[in-house]
Amino acid sequence: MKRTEIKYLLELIDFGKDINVKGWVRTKRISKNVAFIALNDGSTIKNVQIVVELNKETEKILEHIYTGAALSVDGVLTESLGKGQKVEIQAKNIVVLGEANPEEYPLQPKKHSLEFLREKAHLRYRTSTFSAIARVRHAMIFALHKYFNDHNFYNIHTPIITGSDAEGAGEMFQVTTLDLENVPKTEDGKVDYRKDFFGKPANLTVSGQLEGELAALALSKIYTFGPTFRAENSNTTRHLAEFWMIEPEMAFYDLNDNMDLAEDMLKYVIRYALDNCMDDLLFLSKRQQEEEKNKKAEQRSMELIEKLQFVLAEPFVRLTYTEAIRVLMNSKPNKKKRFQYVIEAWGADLQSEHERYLVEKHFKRPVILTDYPADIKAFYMKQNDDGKTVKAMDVLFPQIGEIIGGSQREENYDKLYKRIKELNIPESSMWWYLETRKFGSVPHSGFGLGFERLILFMTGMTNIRDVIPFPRTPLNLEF
RNA sequence: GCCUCCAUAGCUCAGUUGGUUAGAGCAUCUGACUGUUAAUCAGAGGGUCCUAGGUUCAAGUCCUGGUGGGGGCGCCA
Repeated sequence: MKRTEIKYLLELIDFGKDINVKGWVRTKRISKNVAFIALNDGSTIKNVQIVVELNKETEKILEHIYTGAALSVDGVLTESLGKGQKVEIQAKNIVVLGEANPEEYPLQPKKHSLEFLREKAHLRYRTSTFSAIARVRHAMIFALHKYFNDHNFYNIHTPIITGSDAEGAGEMFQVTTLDLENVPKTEDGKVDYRKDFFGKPANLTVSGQLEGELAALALSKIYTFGPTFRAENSNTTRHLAEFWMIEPEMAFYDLNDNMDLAEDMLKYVIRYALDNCMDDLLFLSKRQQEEEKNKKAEQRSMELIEKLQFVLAEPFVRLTYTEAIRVLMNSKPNKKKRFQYVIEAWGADLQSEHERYLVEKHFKRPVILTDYPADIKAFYMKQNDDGKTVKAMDVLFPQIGEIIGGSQREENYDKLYKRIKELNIPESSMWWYLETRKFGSVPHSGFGLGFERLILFMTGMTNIRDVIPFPRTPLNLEF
């Protein structure tokens, strides 16, 4: 018999029909005459209830069925006699596909801590929380591709291994086939990279932006969606050494067009989740409220669905760095020196406490900050006429902080060249990038969206290690 | 990289000022129960108190190192 996935099975109404269902046992309950098995196959957060009449034969099979076991069940679709579900399966034949010894299987029908599950990352998708996150994550991947496809963007695969060591976004992981026990040296004692695989040093990419710009200056609108690697020793709940980034890049877009796109894209994918993932979002909402029930009222998060709808309802606040500094300098925590870093003058880099104040306390909605001082931003950002600021934009979300960083790019060859020289970036690694400003250069813009940070926001999770299947962080490479 | 907190049964945790045989709920096992919803009820088994030293008549409890983990900050997405 062909298997029916639980997601579809629960919608069926043709009672009396023979059906096959396969999945993993969540709980087993045995009474005097009948046993109930809650079976989940991951197609939905919901379980299907398998009803087993007790007799000598079924009692023998039930001895092998515990939480975590994999079953194939043939039975009859029936209207449920019990409360809590509309349909259930009256089992005719149960095959145990894979047992799960209860003395060894670590997951129990109870709440586990996220820390414990992180150490059982190979099994954690069998929990409701992690399967819900996985489904929401998938929906967000799909929605992002759909959004860009529907808006005439082309997806570009930018390289994962790069010869450029100056992408300007952070520390890089080196890629080499040299024998580290016996590194070939040049006459003056340095590593002889001519003997390495590429004949020169190679790294894992920290951003596909520079290559994305090349494509945008031919295809008009492109986006990348790929893995990104940062070798920074960051130990926080919002950083990974390997994460996924979406980087659209658009010719003929100025900073305002860029902001419009970022806001529209974020609202589209949030709406997509509300339209397509409600079961999972409701579960995640309950989970979050359960988690926070011991917190004081003012420290609790807004309910998840309400929070997502709230972001859709209002336009994001847009203000310049200069205006933000004014707001912060006039703010209570700054005047009373409650900030760890008190803002004293224009030019200060904003810390996460300042970003959170603007988003969570002052404006109480997402904020796009623009026109930052050139000194605290990357070399490729378009310089403003004031000679001090650049056309940068950061989208700040409550709890997450910076979810998007982007800018209008400097399209003027001389200005870009001067900036590269000022920052001592080797011209030899940038010649191809500079050539785009030499031939048919046009104003263009783009941004990077940290995908896992978006998933944090969508799921109400608080640690980025819980929204990616296999988190890579300093000193952590078990799975 | 900096600061801070934690480690007790398979899991979540309690364990008073250092003091006899280290406890609870869930899980497991046995039994009861008219169809249960993380079922319920009764009972049983289950411990290298992370690890190595130290202080003390006495250490789960105090001190030092190590290991593992959480949180905050910086860097950023």
